[in-house]
Amino acid sequence: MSSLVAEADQPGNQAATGTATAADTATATVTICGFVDTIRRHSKVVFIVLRDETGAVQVVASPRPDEPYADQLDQLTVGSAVTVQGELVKNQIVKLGGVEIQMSGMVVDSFSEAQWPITDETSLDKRLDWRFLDLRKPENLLIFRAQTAVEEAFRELWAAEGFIEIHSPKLMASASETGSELFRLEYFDGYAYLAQSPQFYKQMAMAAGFGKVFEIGPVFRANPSFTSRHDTEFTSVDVEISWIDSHEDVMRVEEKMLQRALGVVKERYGHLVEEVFGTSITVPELPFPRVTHAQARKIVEDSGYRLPRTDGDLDPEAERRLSSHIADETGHGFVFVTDYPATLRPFYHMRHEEDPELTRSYDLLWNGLEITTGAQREHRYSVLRDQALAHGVKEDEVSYYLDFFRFGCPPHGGFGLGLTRILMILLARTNVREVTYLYRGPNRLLP
RNA sequence: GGACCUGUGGUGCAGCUCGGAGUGCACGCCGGCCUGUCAAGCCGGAGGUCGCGGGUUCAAAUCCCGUCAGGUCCGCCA
Repeated sequence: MSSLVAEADQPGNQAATGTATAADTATATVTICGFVDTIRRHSKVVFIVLRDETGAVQVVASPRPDEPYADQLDQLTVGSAVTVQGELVKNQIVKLGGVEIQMSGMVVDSFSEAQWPITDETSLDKRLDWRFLDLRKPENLLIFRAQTAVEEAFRELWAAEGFIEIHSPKLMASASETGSELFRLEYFDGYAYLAQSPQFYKQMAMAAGFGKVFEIGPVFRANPSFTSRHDTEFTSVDVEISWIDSHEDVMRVEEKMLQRALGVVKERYGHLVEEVFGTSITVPELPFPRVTHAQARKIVEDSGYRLPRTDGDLDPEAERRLSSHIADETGHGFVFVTDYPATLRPFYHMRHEEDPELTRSYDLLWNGLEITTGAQREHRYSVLRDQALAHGVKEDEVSYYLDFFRFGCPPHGGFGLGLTRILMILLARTNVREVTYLYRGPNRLLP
């Protein structure tokens, strides 16, 4: 059985090639499976467009009641899952790939209800209620093809550079960072918490001598954040590497990963992304621009924007202005903002030797959106312990973590990257919900 | 958590200021016509507790109060 389908609206697809070539010289009997995309009924001929994940093809049928498939055809509805047999013939009149299948038999594997609850015009929230129907649209498939390519590119690079993949637990006894955004759940006679980050466990891998690790996995944030770029569960791309000199080494790994991933997506789907989402993918040059947090503040203030926050950090508007400025100056969509004040960072970020008020840390902005936080970590036990206590962290809750640094630990650092935020910018979508397979937010646990 | 916005047939909207019979548009659905469409076309039809509750009024989708649901931005963050 073949799922070969001609492809007119997805020019990057290769499935059509073999089919059309075979039809050049002779017709071929084929069996294809797919969803009914459209039905156009005329008095003497019926056109059906079938679609599967490889593309779409037109099927021609006769509405005559003596056809073996007459009853099935009569009841056929858009969305139904069908298996069709017929002759594949080349026909230049057909706009969909120049080929069609002249139906000789059909089995409706599963009928669809005729009236769908969503259309192309339906609001995102309602489409998310019927995510499995929404995902049948080719443009949504493209999102997940792009996601697959991004992860594949990352993994290729990691494999080539000797990274170890880890799968850290998502059930934890206590907070890894602030504790304020943790989901608590019953755990036998007590409570457990869902991991908001693999932070401590990937650092443990450094103490374990793994050298370089990565993890692509879920993280949970109990923030009631009602924005287009937040969710309560999302996929985080985490990296941690040993024997670094500074956070600069971490940034070099990350920019290389992103350059590679964007290159792969552009090569594989660039034309399709441009056609479907109207955005062209720019493969960024190395190195990415870097500005310190203090420089970033000055740039934003010089643009005439008064920072609204009292703690001195950049608010979203400031981040957009900074990105815009960097893009104007350098043509680059990415910018590393480095050397954040210690007051804005978690206790485990290493501070500068010469200026302990500043950390060896960075955020990465892409088109004005924060997609990463990274840093060199404090690996010296007594310094780390002092910084934890100064931050008001309860020692008994992090003692297991502090233990990692009591028996020798290399200088190390890493970052966490929001996978859906990358896809959102990459594909010029306005909402992480669109690029998340099944979005989870304060108001959504279904489907 | 704060500010603002939106709830009207299956879907997307208009109607709301200035109250007057559930009025209208597009898509979808059902039926009919039509040898080739490809955003098919033409004709007909069904489908509604105007989110919910209360108030004002002779009369409320429309004005007022409350409530519920959702969205956008901010805060928080990736």
